[in-house]
Amino acid sequence: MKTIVWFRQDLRIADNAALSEACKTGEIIPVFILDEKDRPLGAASKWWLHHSLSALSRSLGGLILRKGDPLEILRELADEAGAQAIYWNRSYEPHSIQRDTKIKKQLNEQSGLEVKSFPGSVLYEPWEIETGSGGPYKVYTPFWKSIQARGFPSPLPKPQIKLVEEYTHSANLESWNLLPSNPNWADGWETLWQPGERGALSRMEEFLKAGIQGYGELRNRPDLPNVSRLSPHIHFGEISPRTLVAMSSFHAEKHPETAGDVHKFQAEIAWRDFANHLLYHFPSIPEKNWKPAFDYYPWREDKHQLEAWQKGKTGYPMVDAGMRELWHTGYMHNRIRMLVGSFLVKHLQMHWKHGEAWFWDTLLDADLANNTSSWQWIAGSGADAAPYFRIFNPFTQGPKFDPNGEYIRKWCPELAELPNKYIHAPHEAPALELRAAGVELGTNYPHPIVNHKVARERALSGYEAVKQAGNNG
DNA sequence: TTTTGAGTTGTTCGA
DNA sequence: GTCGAACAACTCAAA
Repeated sequence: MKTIVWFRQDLRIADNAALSEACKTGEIIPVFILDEKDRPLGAASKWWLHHSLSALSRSLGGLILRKGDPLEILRELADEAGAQAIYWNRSYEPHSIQRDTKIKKQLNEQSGLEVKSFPGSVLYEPWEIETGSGGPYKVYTPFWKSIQARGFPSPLPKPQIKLVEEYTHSANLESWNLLPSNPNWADGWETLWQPGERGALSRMEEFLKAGIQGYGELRNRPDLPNVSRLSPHIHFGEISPRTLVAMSSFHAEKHPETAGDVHKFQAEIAWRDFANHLLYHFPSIPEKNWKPAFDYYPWREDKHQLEAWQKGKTGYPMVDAGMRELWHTGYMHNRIRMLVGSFLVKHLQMHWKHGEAWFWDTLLDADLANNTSSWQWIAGSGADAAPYFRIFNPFTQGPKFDPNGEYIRKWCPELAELPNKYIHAPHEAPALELRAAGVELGTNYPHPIVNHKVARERALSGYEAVKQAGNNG
């Protein structure tokens, strides 16, 4: 039998249920379809996708690329290639669910194809985990406990792949223009990232070797190499959560001193499951405040301040460093994501959707479930959200998590010469210190665009409207 | 059905 | 400098 394997956000060979099952039936026809009706990919995601597809194609020995409506393309392809079956791994995004359900029905009923879907890139599928009374979880901790009680599922072994010999035509990857040009803002990213399954695996191995020890604490330090930086690999499904959990558990057995850190890492993997769980059960999360009372929050609109945030010119070094790291590498350290998120939503009082959109465009790991639920979390409107009065103070977080100012010096080189004492708050430095460091506020580094204390109080008072709405039902 | 304990990531203020 | 309380009240999840 010939089976089409439709690759989506599972650009890997290992622990790929659809691929494994298809390989058991005979020859396979691997295809990736660029679905233009989907939420348009962000620019950074496009870069990653290009390289990940090219890597997958190499390791499979061929991959058919098509652009357009998946239903039509799959029907055509099955016809051209004489396939009898189509397999894929499930996605839990609202648009995908709708699309896939329709495709399954139509291809099955009208074309007589065997259409099967399999568990996607999660530990457990969103409906497999439920509360004692049978509903979805809305709080992370009990969700995580529930996963632990079930135990971690094991990854599947690598399948023996046999591709169909005669290939139907494939689009040329270059013709999709996923890579930037004029200007090529991703210049040099090949040295930072290695998209693809092999790169994902070696990143994980490197993390276990050099990052996991102390992860529980040090993962908060943007100046240290203790976070996994696996997020883009995970988003594109180059390595599965089950594999990550299995690899880290194995590591903990060999190095018992890292058991606590490994547990923490696995809890982070479960956060991703939680985001998918939420998105599946509450599909309006990307669009609407999860807590409706937040519809009454008095958001501000300020193009200039939004732009200052995007470009890393807020005058808050920790925020600016983060935003520039994002722009220059397609990535931002998790601790700093919270900080810049809090800053946009609270200090600048701008709607979380502005932040979500910018992250969507610039993050290599932009992921619908994670991105939208995290923005709602930081805004306070989301599930299990931070209390509204939890407003990060960038001037406090700086010394706490970047004590030597190394992260700032890296991304805000104009501040590099400032002593540690002032590097987190240049506006408080004496004129003499500023001059000695070559910093001219308002010229080569901005004054803070808002005053911390004032902004904090304004944000807090904004929540009065939410509270009122909450009280009135 | 009711009760109970708890809830990722913080900051500020005053003793 | 350190420490604990206040910030607010509500909803969740399980017993």
